[in-house]
Amino acid sequence: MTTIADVARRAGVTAATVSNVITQRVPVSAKTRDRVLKAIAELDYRPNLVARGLALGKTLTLALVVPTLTNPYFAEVVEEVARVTDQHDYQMLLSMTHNHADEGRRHLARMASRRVDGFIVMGMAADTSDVVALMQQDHPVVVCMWNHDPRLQLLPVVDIDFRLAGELATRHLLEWGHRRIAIIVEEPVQHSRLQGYQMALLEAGIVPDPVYIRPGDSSFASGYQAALDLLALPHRPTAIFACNDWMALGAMEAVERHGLAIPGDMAIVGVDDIAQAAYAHPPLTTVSTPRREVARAATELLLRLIDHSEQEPYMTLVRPHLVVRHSTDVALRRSGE
Amino acid sequence: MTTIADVARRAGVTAATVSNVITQRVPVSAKTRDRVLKAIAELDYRPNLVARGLALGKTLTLALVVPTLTNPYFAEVVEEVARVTDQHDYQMLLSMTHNHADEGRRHLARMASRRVDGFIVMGMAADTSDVVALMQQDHPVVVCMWNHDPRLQLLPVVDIDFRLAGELATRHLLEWGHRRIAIIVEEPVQHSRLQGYQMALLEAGIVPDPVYIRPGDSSFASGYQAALDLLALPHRPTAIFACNDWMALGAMEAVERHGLAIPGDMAIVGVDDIAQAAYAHPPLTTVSTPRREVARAATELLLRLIDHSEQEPYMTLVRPHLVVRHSTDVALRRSGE
DNA sequence: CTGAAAGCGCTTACAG
DNA sequence: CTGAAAGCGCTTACAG
Repeated sequence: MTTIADVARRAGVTAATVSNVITQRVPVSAKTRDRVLKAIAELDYRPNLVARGLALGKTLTLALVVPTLTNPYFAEVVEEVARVTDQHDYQMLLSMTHNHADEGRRHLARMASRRVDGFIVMGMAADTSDVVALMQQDHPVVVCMWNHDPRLQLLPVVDIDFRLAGELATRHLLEWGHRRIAIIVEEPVQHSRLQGYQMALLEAGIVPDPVYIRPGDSSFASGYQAALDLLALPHRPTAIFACNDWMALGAMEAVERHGLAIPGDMAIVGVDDIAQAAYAHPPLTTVSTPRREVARAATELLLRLIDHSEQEPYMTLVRPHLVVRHSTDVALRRSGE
Repeated sequence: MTTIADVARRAGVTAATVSNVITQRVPVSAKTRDRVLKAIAELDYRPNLVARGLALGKTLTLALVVPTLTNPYFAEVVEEVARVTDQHDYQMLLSMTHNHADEGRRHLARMASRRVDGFIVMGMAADTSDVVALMQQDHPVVVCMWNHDPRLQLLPVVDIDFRLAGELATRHLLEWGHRRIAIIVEEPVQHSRLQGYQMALLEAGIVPDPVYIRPGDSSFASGYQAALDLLALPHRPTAIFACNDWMALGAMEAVERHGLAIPGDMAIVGVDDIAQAAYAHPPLTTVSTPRREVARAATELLLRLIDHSEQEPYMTLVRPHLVVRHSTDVALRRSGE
């Protein structure tokens, strides 16, 4: 690898001058600048960013920590973070924790050792206390799509208003006349959606029935299974609110295999509006969560924190909106059942 | 940030000794080792990996370059690379090029400047010549899931035998009696699958008809559209081989909306065996491509290249296998049409 | 076993 | 405008 010293030698100057030409921090005479640029080109010199990082105390690298990429939701978010990161000439160190606290701690520590300039931690990929500790060691951190946690007040968070998402979905079903509305929810990450669901029901004078609250893990398979369980109930619900689209699609599959019609016998709503929702069978009504916007906002905030080292805590909530399609747009077939 | 000098001072030794304790490269007396470890713990010292990287000339970082994460195929591959990377105490710098050659070149250059220890380039995310150039500058590189390209002989490649995938899918349809078999294919990345398709047809004495060869871009939507075009043909095919599952699922949707039965009126085969394939409507017959195995093989090969700096070119082909489900398992309903 | 010195490849005041 | 020197935080021979 050719170094700045090689370039200096060839251009007949000193390394400091080469550095000045490259960084443009200090004026250099046109003549020597040309000589230096020529030498750089001839030697195909590429500055060693590791050395620069050590000298400058910054690495132009962000750490992004997510639970998994298997969930397309995070895949999209990572894409967007990478896009913004790239625009700002930063690079992205990515790691997945699979929601395992130990992994999260280990990854955060290692990335801190690598002296990344800042962290974005998504979807509760690590323990809140570990993230707070990171911030207390003066690392810029932005937390994105987290759960409500009192300790979060200490650090900047960018999130989607998921409680509103739960309300929008549930109110929509209530408007179509449903009273027995089930929910499939992954705790604790989707707790706000559950809260929204409960609030909307209470608003309508309905006391949430625990038997209609089913656990999932956000996968297609878990939605499928939860729906099967709901269908086996003596007094089965007439509508299902699945807290993400994958579970909603899984639930649809289960309902159809059971020989029931959607939405005639069972209305279904999801959350996210993933690409497949529009092509589902029938097209899925869902609450769209503007994930790219959230990712962008989080990244830009982090970049600002790094540059200006502002210290105030933030809370940015992006509003979701309902996308009505055909999985809900028919009134109950047998309203008396 | 506390440095090795702080630790040394506190332990009453020199930085070299602290380093020796940490790296265990040189024996240190138990007594001073304990003092050093105590100081490390008290100061919560974390070695600066940037400085170590500069001193050692290695960064314990791999670069992974993929086209996109939107395709769950790559999402899974990235997960697996990250897993293996992590196991070996490496980290992963990720970038996406969206199959844009300029982006690829730019990202590779930047990552080289960052002195990553090696590169995995996936799915033709960059121009072959740029990757070859990288290797010629002595960067360890492994190429994964590439297209056949004569220049590839220069570098190690790990791939799935996609031509075999095309043959398996097509032969399967031929066995069920289909003669008018269409293909939806993204060129040039899926060219081998097309070759396999053509070979299987010729083997069966059928001359591939260009009108049955339709372009796609690997997305659900493109499969949907291509199937629509095929259905509009005066002499429409009785089977569709979609070169990935997403296009197959899109094609299924189009066929069903058209009012035709699967597989009675139209058999459909995909490639990949993504999670959704088994839950499709009907469950999708597909050629499973062991993507995690490929990702793991590529990462481990790269790690070996970094350690031993072997120079021989490699070619590793992983065999795919057919997964028969219900989207093909009925003979033609109207064999005379 | 431990310390003093030099080096990794940059950048940054400070002189001149 | 340019050079000499010191420093970023480590590691690695080499002495002792």
